[in-house]
Parts: sequence; structure tokens; C-alpha cells
Amino acid sequence: MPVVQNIRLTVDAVVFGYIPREGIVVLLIKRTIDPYLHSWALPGGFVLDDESLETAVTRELLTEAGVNINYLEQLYTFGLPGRDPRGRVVSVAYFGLVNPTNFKLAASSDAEDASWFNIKDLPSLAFDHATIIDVAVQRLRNKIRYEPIGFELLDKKFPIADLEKLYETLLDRPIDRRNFQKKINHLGILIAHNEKQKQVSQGRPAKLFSFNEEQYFKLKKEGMAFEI
Amino acid sequence: MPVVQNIRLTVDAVVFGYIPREGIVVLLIKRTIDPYLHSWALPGGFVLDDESLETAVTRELLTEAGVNINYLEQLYTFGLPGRDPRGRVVSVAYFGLVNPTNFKLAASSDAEDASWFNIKDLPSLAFDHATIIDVAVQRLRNKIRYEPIGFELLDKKFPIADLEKLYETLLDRPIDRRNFQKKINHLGILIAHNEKQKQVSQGRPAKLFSFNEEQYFKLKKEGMAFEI
DNA sequence: CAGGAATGAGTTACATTTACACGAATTTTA
DNA sequence: TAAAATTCGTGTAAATGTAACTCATTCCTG
Repeated sequence: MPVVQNIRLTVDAVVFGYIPREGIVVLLIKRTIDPYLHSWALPGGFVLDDESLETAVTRELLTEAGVNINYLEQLYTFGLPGRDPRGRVVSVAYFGLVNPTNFKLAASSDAEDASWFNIKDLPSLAFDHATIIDVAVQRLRNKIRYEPIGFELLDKKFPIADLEKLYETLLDRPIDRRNFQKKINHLGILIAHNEKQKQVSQGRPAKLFSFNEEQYFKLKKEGMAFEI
Repeated sequence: MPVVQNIRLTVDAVVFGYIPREGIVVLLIKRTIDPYLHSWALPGGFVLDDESLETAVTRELLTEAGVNINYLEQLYTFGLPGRDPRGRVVSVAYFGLVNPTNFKLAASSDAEDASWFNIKDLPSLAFDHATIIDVAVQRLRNKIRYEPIGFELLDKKFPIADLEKLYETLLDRPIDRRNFQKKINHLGILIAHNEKQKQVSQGRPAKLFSFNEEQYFKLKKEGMAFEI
């Protein structure tokens, strides 16, 4: 049993957001230290000896990008020797969802810059972060088949069309508007409001909805089969 | 940036097997060193500086229990401070499936004993290994909803009833024999043979089947919706 | 060789999904 | 100011898939 190892541990966060007419975006920061100085990378860093992995991720997200996140889950641990030029570094990657309009990104001392990038148009990335994002995108695409998605990504009140467009973006195919509405209603996770959408587009303004949090999280916990 | 950490890294393996009239079993070893000396625990141990995580797991499985495994996937990383009395130890847990009849367990130098335990009747376990097994059992139960399961767990040739019983065990509820057969046939992953089951039970002997590996792994890769 | 036991191949009723149509509310254009 | 364009909201019929069930077949046992 090797009592002394020469392995270090980091965490990285893949935080996704949804911007209605733009698509799925991911949070990246610009590095201020070597290696990969000035490269775009996932927010993350070394784990402190006495903090949990989750604490490490939320700490790094706050200090590097000014983002306070409420939904976070573990994604995968990347441990191939050689993935970091400094030596053996194993990274536990996390997966998060936020509504980008809730934050103004604050590139703090630890990062030169912080910004949202469309996942279809990513810059060249540090380390194996491109691979990590690939795995996270897969997870996101699978998630919508067995869990409701939207609460973390959309505004408090939204027209159903926004939710539908989110699903179309993730599934990368058109969905029948009317059948989608029926299925969502059947899940009982939406609350109708007596407000209408402000005139952002032409045509009849849509009713606004919000999520029934209790029902939403109940479904999320139990799992559901949601084939659109 | 802390250049020096005091965190060590281990891997642990949750290897499941299926024993037809008994149920789902998990591989445990009896520890020969402190802490938790003589306790039952998951096979695993410290990662070497220059080996991949997968290599570390397969190495430990071989040396501690004599098990050579072909199906292994990463499960989850457990990193709560305090989970190991020796200090900060983060463990990457893996999830494996084997047919227990293919091995005779060999408790080698690193383990006092190695044995299969029914998941419904586990002994008291070292560290947080009971939690790790819980997470693995959940993964197993979820898996059968979107991936074919059986190839790794059953004999080369088997009657459909064996596969059905496996599903009944995992889902913990009865399944209609005839509908199950129709659905499985519809997936096209079974090859019928002109052999019949030897007289282990009374009644009409069943035809034997094997998996169409090509179709099986294609489905596994693509994912499927398989609601029984 | 009759009865018990489990397999193998349907059939039918029901539920779910898919495809598609039209009127209502609002903005834009002529 | 009226007609056209656009988007929202609701409904229905056909197709498909699932669940429950019937019955004949094959083999072992007594």
C-alpha cells in the first residue's frame, strides 16, 4: 500500500445555460496562470484538504466567475495520466444548470475573463476540457428523457413555447407544438397565470406559466419516462 | 493554488453477479490490514502514480479476488472528508457486471477471504462502502430501463425464463412471461438455438438462446426505451 | 398413459401516441 | 380602417403499442 502518492485532485464545473433564441451556452473562464495561460477553460481548481468536493466547486465558481449556483450534480471523474502537463492530476467534473440572465459574470482575480459560449461554437480549450464538455452535453441530452428540465434554465414565468424550444434545441429536432403541450400538461408541473407575454413578437400573445415546484421536484426524484 | 495537497486517491469496485434462483450478489473481500481489519469491504485500493483509474480497479480486482472483469464503468466519486479514518481519502467507485459461475474466487495475499453476498443480506461493511453499494444498486436498477442487461450476467446459452427472472429480480415485481418474450424478440438481440434445456426442472424444457452480440452492443450504444 | 407443469404462439380490449385542422387574439401592411 | 399575416389555444381521428388473457404443445412423473 503506497502511503505516499504523487497525485493531486481538482474539480471542474460544466455549467449550462439556455438563451431563448440563441441556444445552449456553457460558462468558460480565461486562465491567468500557467499552464494554458490565457486559454479558455472550465471554471475549477484544486480541492482543499478539508472541504468537500461540492464545496470546492461552488467556491471556484463564485471566485472565478461570480456565479452562485443552485443545481449541481457530479458528472464524471477524469483521471488519465498525462491529461495535465504539471503531473498527475485527477479531476472530478460537475454538471450545473442556471439561467444566465440571473447573473452578470464577474471575472475576478482568479480569471482574466468569464463568458458564455454557445456549445456549437466553442473556442479551443485547455487540458481535456473539450472532452469533459462533450460528456456533459451527452448527460444533458439524456437527462431530458427521464427528468423534467427547465426550472433551472428558464425565467420564473415563461410561455410554453419557450419550454418547447428548449426541448427542440436539446433534441435537435422539431416537436409538434400541440402534442408537446398536452404531454406537459399531463405531468401537472405547470401553473397557468393570468398574465400574457409582452409584445416581443407579432401574433397572439401567449399565456405565461411557472413551474409547480412541489410537483416538479417530486417527478424529478421519482423519475419519469418522457418520450416527446 | 495549493501545490501540496494532503489528499489520497483510491478506487473501489462494486461487482454484481446474478445467480438464477438466488438473486443479485455483490463481490466483497475481507480486509487484512487496518483500519477495519477483518471487516468485509469492497475490493479496491490506492491508485498508483502512473496508472489509469481503470487499470487500478482491474488490478485490485485481480489481486484481491482473482476476478478478471470485462464490463466496468465509472459509478461515482466519494470524497466527503471523514469517510476514511486515516485522513482525507477520495475514492472513485466503479461498477461491474460478471457471471459468477465463470470464476472461482481466489482470496489472495491482499485479502483474507473473498465471497459473493446477496444484496439483500449484506454484512456490516468498512468505510462508507454500504453507501457506495446503495448507489450502485440504484444504477443497476435504472440501467435496465434504457440498456439491455444480461449478456454480462447470464450463461452463454440460457432459456428466456432466466432472463425474465433477472428482470423480475431487478424490478422487484412480476412480469408477464408472454409479453416479455414478445418485447425481447422485438429487440432482435436473441438468437434461438436448436438445443433444449436439460431437465433441471419439471415440465416442458425450454429452448436455449444466446445474445446477438452485434445487435446487443448496438442497442447498448444507442440506448433504448425498454419499459417492461 | 393420464395428470401436472411449464413452454410457445396467438387474440382482444384498452391506452397512448401521432398526425392533422380550425378558430381566436394580436400586430403589420395596404 | 380593413385585410393579411402571425402566433396561440383547443380538439379529433387514425395508427400504433401495451396489457391481459386463452389455448394447444411438449415433456416428466407416477
